[in-house]
Amino acid sequence: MVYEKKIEEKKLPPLPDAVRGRVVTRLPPEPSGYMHIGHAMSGLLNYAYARMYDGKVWLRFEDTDPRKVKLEYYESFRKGYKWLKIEWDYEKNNSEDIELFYDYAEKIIELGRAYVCFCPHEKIKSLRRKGLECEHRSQDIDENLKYWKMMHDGRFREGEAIVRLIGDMKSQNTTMRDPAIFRIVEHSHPIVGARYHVWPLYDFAASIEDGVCNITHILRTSEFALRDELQNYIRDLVGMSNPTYIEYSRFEFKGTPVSKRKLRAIIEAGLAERWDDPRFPTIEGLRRRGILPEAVKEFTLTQTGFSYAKREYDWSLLYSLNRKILDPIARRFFFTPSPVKLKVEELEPGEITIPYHPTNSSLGMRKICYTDEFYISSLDVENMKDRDIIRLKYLANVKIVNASKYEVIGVRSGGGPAQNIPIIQWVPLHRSLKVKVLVPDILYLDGEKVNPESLRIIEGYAEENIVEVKVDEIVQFERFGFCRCDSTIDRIFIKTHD
RNA sequence: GCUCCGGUAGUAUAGCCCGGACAAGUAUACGGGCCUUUCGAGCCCGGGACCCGGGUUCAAAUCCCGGCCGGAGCACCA
Repeated sequence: MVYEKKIEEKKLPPLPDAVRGRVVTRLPPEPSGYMHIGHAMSGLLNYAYARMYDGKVWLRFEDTDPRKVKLEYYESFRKGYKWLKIEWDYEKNNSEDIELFYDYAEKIIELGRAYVCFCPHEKIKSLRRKGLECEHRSQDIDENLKYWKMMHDGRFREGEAIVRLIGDMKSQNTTMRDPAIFRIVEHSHPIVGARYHVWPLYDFAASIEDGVCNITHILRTSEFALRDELQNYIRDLVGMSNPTYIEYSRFEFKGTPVSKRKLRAIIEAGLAERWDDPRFPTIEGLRRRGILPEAVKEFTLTQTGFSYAKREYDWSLLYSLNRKILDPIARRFFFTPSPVKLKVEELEPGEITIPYHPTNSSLGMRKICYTDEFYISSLDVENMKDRDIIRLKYLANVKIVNASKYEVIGVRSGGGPAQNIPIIQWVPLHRSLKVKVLVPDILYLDGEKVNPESLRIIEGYAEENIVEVKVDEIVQFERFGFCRCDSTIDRIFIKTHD
């Protein structure tokens, strides 16, 4: 709660041409893959600005390629936006408005500003490159109207005819060289089925929709920059007003590809099993790893800008924010990775009651029963020498009698915590639970090389109290790191970060 | 190849439009110290950058030109 407020106060630069109460932004996902952090950051920005100016937000699925879109992805986005606490005011799919697109297309053909082109793909490509017009461009309006009708009547097969806008074949901006605005697709669409086979292309659908939704501001990545002119031109033809564009460069997180293609390749290579792999920048991956939506939000609002330069974020930037949110609320537990047995002579069995958090007392207390036998981490054993004194945190000091890789023998020693005594975590031998911790790391080292240790599995023992931890709770295993409980049945945790 | 756009510490950014108080701010990472019954958090200190070369100017991170490097686009995808 307190944290929410803090983020809201963070300032975003003012939005150009923004009028309070009149701003309308949009979330325009293409439901052809799982939502990832790039969508999240773009969504957060569009949403934050709408909020900042008391405006409205549209969730509009850009689903005009029947071959690419799948039902499950629509839901992935809705879920993802909800997770980020993005609230949208309206929702629609572009595929619902096909008839509307037809009406506008007809209007444009009647205006003499579009034509039906029968050139083969390759020819279009090469003429466009040369800046030359083709013979179909000079067909008269009635001819074009006739062909347009024929397209709908199924008189042409996929690839045989397209509708092109009359732009400027000599334009420096190649998107203006008579772009295709409709094509024939012989493939059923997951939402509207096989009802249509003439489908609008992106620029047409998006510009008309942005017009009818009264979008005032578009915040998007820079690969769309060249399309501003085209999209404005389309709206000008049909008498709609244009939005203000704010574009910024794409980004990546170091060692972590975001593109569907690359992620799929990783899955196909057997390096990962699913799209919610904790090493992936998908929303589900981040969530499983223990990244909080508030951290993604704060990261977006405070650590990024609208630069056009190429960016490669270091994960530590996000982790640090996440840790600051987690630290005051995560319960502490003892966990001993790669455990080694410790016997403490002269220690009477007993029970101690210790806090779940060093300062946040609202998290309560836990009890641990112990005997004279424990597990401790081999990482701590490595540094031990005979006669050293160590402290089992909250419990007792122990003088090491015999430290070996396999078993450590010590004897109870008096006193409490002190300056030069290392304090380590421990687990009672007879009352411990075996747990597995998945430790995700970056997928690629120096750009291209696959990281062989991108997902290590660490086994160890945790104190019995972890049975209270439910799936999704993020705890801190002391001196190990923050971990999210992924499965209570198999006792699997995923390390979030240190 | 063509067109457009960028280049501030390891990383991400502020500053650039409207040149001067910028011997460049912040976050993160790193090093040191303090604190702490965690190697977490917190506190303090430290090193670390204006891509290069010219020009304009009393004055350039900021304006201009050239170079180098990087990114994006050049679909019947979005």
